[in-house]
Amino acid sequence: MTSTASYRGRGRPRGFVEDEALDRAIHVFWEHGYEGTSLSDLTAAMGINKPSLYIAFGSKEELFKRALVRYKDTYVAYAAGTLEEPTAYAVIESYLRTAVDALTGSGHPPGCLSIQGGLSCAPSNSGISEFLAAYRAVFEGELAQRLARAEKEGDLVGGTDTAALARFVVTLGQGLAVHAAAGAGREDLQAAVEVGLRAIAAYVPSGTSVTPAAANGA
Amino acid sequence: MTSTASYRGRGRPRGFVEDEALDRAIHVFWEHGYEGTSLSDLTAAMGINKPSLYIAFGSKEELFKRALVRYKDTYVAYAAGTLEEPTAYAVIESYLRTAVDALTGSGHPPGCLSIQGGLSCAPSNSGISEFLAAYRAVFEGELAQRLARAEKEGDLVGGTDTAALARFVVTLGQGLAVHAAAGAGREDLQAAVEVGLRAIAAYVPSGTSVTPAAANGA
DNA sequence: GCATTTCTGTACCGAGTGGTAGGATCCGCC
DNA sequence: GGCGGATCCTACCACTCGGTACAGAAATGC
Repeated sequence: MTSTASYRGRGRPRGFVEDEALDRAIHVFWEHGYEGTSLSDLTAAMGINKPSLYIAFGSKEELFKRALVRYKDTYVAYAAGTLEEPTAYAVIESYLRTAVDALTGSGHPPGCLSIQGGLSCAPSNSGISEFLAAYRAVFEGELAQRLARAEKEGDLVGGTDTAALARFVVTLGQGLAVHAAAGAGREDLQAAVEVGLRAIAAYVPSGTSVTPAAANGA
Repeated sequence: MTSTASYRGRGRPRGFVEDEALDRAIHVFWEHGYEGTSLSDLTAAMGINKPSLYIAFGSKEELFKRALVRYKDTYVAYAAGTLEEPTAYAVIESYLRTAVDALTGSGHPPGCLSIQGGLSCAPSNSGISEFLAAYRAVFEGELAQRLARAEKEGDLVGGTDTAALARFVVTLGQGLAVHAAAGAGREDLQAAVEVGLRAIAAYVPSGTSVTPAAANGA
């Protein structure tokens, strides 16, 4: 229905692949933010012209929202995966470590679109910052739920404020994103994560396995 | 020299107080970011018109930079003060707690100007985001120095990676700012800080006093 | 072939951007 | 009072913004 596939209709076919153009848009928004990106920047990067953009995506704002959705499904897919880890500690550790890799990975701008996109905007664009804030809140909620389950399952000490723990983790993650956007390297961020994980260890019942060394694997 | 005081010169006197106008500018930039703020927004908030603004501050960009300097000297003066605390733990605890208060205080927009101002900008405004990043790096450096001193003085366990510790603290602080900008309340942020302080405790030699109260019991 | 349908390209729209010119206005000094 | 000097206000500048009208181009269906 959303015609992401190559629909062979009756008229002249599109000269571009929608998801491909969307990926280009993601990169521009990611690097320069919503307000720092003009339609000219977008059309130049996407390789299409304004009427085509408008027909395909509706408006700059709708394009941004669709870009964010795709961003989530591609660049941030790892986050959902981390929730599947067996224990609370493993979830948090996995999330923070993969976040660092994602924030500083090559092939895309550093940092996180959901923050760089528009932490604060002009009044006329306030919908953007609200949309982004709501988006960020979703993962925090999912993580809080996951940690609440973990507390019931006994791999967090009883009585742990799981909401606070989740908030701490995403807060640290967002701080990492800010740092990454400013050019901090992977090692720098990993070092901060190691410190943060020390805090988590305090909420893990003694006896539960906490990955022993810092960054190395099993 | 900078004529911040009311200089009685030979010509017509100014119809506004410079620092007062600067404070208004700070608030607008703080809430909407550099690119989300137009000259019209500024003149309306500052109560002066464009030529006066231009004569007094040079340009939008110079106004922003002067606003950031004043912001640092007023709204973020607490940060420098926290470095005077006697121990590393006290420094970090004081910084994070006062940061939460500052980020969610009344009488000004939530969050932090140095982040909301322009985490990422259009290419033509890249100087702004770089300027902000450099500004943020200053405090991280000061904190790292302070913690290095603390390690020598023995109130951090020997061999502590003080740079990583400093980076963790400011990373958490920046995450708090992102959350605050999105509307998180004081209690929410404090809860995250409590978790973070657990990590710090791991770097404090046993016997050193760690403020007991806060969130945990003993 | 030809009508139909859809997309592409150019050229344009009103509104708003950051920034400025020039004159009116108000002041201290003489 | 008159002069020189600094500020304030109106109106405007070239430019870019997001968004669109319209005609030409390329495909399908008959």
